[in-house]
Amino acid sequence: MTTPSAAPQRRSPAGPKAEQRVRDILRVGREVFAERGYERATTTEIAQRLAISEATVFTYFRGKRELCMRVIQDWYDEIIAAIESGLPRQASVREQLEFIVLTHLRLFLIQGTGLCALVLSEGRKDAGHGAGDLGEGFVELQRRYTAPLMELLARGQQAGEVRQDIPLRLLRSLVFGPMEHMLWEAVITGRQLDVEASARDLVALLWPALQAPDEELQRLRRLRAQLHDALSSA
Amino acid sequence: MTTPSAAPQRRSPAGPKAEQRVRDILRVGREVFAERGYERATTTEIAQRLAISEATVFTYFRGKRELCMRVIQDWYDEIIAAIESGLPRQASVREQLEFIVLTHLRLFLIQGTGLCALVLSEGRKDAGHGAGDLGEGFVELQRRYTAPLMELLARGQQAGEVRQDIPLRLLRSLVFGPMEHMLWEAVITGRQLDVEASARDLVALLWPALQAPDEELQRLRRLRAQLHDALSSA
Amino acid sequence: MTTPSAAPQRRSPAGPKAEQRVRDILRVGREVFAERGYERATTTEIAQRLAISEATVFTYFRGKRELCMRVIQDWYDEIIAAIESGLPRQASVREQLEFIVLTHLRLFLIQGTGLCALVLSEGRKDAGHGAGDLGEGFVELQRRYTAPLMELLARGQQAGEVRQDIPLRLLRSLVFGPMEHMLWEAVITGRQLDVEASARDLVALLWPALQAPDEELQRLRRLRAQLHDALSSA
Amino acid sequence: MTTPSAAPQRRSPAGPKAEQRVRDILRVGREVFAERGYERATTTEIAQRLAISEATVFTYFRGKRELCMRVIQDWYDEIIAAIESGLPRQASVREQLEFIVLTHLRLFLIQGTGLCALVLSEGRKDAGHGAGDLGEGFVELQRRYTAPLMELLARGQQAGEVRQDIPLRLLRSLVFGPMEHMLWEAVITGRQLDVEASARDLVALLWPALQAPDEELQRLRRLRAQLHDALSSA
DNA sequence: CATGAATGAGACTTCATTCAT
DNA sequence: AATGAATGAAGTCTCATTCAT
Repeated sequence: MTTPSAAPQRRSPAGPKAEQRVRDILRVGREVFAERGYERATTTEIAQRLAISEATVFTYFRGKRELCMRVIQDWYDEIIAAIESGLPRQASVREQLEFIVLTHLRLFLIQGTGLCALVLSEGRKDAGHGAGDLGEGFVELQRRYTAPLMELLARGQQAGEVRQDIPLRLLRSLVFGPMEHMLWEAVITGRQLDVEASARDLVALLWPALQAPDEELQRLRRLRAQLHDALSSA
Repeated sequence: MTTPSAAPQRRSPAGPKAEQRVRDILRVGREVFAERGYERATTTEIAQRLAISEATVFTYFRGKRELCMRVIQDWYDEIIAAIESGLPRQASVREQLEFIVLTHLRLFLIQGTGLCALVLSEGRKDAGHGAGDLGEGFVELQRRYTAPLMELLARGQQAGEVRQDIPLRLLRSLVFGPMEHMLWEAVITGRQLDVEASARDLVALLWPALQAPDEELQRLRRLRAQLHDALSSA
Repeated sequence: MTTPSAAPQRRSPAGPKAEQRVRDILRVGREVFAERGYERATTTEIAQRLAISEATVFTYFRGKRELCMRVIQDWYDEIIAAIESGLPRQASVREQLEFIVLTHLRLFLIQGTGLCALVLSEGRKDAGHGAGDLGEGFVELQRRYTAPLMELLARGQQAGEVRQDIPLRLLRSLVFGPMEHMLWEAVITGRQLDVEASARDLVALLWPALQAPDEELQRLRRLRAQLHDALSSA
Repeated sequence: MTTPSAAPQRRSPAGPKAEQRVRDILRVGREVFAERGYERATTTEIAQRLAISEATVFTYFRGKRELCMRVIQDWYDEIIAAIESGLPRQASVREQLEFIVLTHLRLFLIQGTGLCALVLSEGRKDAGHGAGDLGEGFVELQRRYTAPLMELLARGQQAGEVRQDIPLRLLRSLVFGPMEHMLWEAVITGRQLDVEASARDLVALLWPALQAPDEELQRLRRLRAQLHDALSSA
């Protein structure tokens, strides 16, 4: 979808054919960056896969870094669009949450694990080890990227379905964190992931944690714990 | 006829001064790899920071890759040791969980976020984009690294304190996932993280999810009733 | 999931100017490898002699080894072509032999002694001490290289002009061996070699050995030897 | 055997233990140089095989080059000694020739192919590609090395058993050339070589070539006729 | 516009050699 | 006498990037 029109690329030629070129390069660039990561991806390989000259890549993009930025932006845009357009806003909060989780897992797995890694590895200002300046407009992208979930959680809180005593930020980590961890695991171990089952399981697991703690339940659990301790020390 | 003969291998010195050198290089290597990631880290920089010749680095380590491996191993060893030695095995499952989470957050933040990224980015077989062969003995390290948590969760399951209807693997993602996500967030945004508060909050948030849902309440109520009866008849 | 994807390979350009470059590099590469041998030849020197950047060399050849391989191949091709095209197939076996010897000596001496050494030193599978893998397609080159002589000898055998009681392999050594030895000697001592005279002499020397041993001659020689012995002991 | 006492090595310590050290290093140095060639041989490997420090090698030899020189010298000395001491000076020229050829083949094959290559590749002044200055006293070594054969051929010429119309130098090439060619072939192809059979065959093949051609037959017949006459009138 | 061609800068790595102990 | 330790110098190779055509 439309990126919020960043600074106009001086290099980019205009015209319909040019736009197709840009799209091609972005498409293949995404592949290569996803497969190899920022450092190991080469402009050479991108050009070769398109059967164009290396120099042509530089006709449309100021450099490797810029291309990578655009690749990541495009990818973000797609995810954001997929979620924003598909979100069943009429359904229950839980169902919407499941949609979000499922969509993420799906998009990540289709071609995204590499890009996910790319973003995680390269996409930050200068802390950690990354492409450095690569992440200039990143905070904003991150914000928009997590916006649907944040809004959903906020709505849930207002409806009393989501606990209000925990900062949203932490709740977000609670949702995205395990998701990414599962993805990494899938990538590392090479095991296939049943996306739908995983999404269902994960939400089932998270749901109780997102809800207001039932006071009676808490008290009872404390009681049980005390008994346990008492027994073991008797 | 000429003997075939294997390739000769340069071995690292073994004296007492040598050990110090190895430690120094590992220390600085850790810094540099953490700051820059595998690809951007250079042996030149490591040597410069130690004010030694680049060749000296290669006297003690066979190559960049091996050095990086050792750096990661050392780091894993530290975390594993810190957790294994400090874990309050007498305390409740929940307290032990809190210890594990807290220790992880702390060690990661002290100097570890970069290393965490390093491991995540480079430490996998060949899937995703990584240093490839770098992660040969990595599966084992990962296993030992997550072992304390896994054992704790298993004990919790046996004691009835942790739900048994979810595979341990998923529970592990539920714990490590948000932790890592929080760390990434801290790194990306550059915001400081109150480690102890975060650990407490996170565990508070996770705890309900780790416990049996639904019928738990029923069982607890039965338990309370039985206690009531027992007490009144005692 | 991320595609496995093969390693990308830089390909050498293919334009008309590129071909000239390739020829230039091969020409100078031949010089340098011939002068210095494989190990002592440096890509730096090759580049410098051409007044081009070292990187340019690697634009056209994957590496030092490949360049060297190509140099040797080209040289072989030249020799093979020179012999195949110039061989006076109508002339007598002896004249053809002289042509082969002469052509070899000439080509070797023009610029070839170094290359001869290069091939002898580096061009073998892994036996002896050599560049090892350098000689992959070498056996074939060797075969083609010695083919004209082999065929000539075979024809000579059929025509009854060359003795048939000795394996061709040994006859080949008998021809090439002294030739190479003479060349080495010329190189080592630095003495000039009168190529044509040497070729003539050598063939004159070899020719009797290549022919069927005349029985009477043999018997007479034995007689003379016996006389000699008898005289000296009398 | 005793080298004609070259310039005294400043570095070499004296004493019986030192002499043993020198012998050890020369022994292992010979192995390594033979296996790897000059460039690929490393002082590291030589030291490692002896389980001594690399620095120790430099205590006894001024450098890699000098060590290599000494290795080659020693080897020459051995061959020269073997031939000079074993040569059956009473036997016929042909038998002596066979002894020389056989001894060469044998010594070369035992451990010498590598060294042979070393000498051929590295042992020349500066022509060809070699260790350059490595061959300072080489011409002399070469002379002594080929001396037995040269003398034998000269004696043969005087006795009328070896043709006199060809310079000795060329005859030498005729003997050593095929020998070395056969050895190379054996090394390259890895095929085993039946040393004794090869020596016999080769000499059988060479012998006619070493003898006078053409009119020889005439002379021999005259000789036979004269003998006939002499006998009948005696 | 596309590209063929070239390259500067820099990476990792090897090894003979030195020197204080 | 022996060596542990260190290193200068050099080599091969990679890649993003530029520029004339």
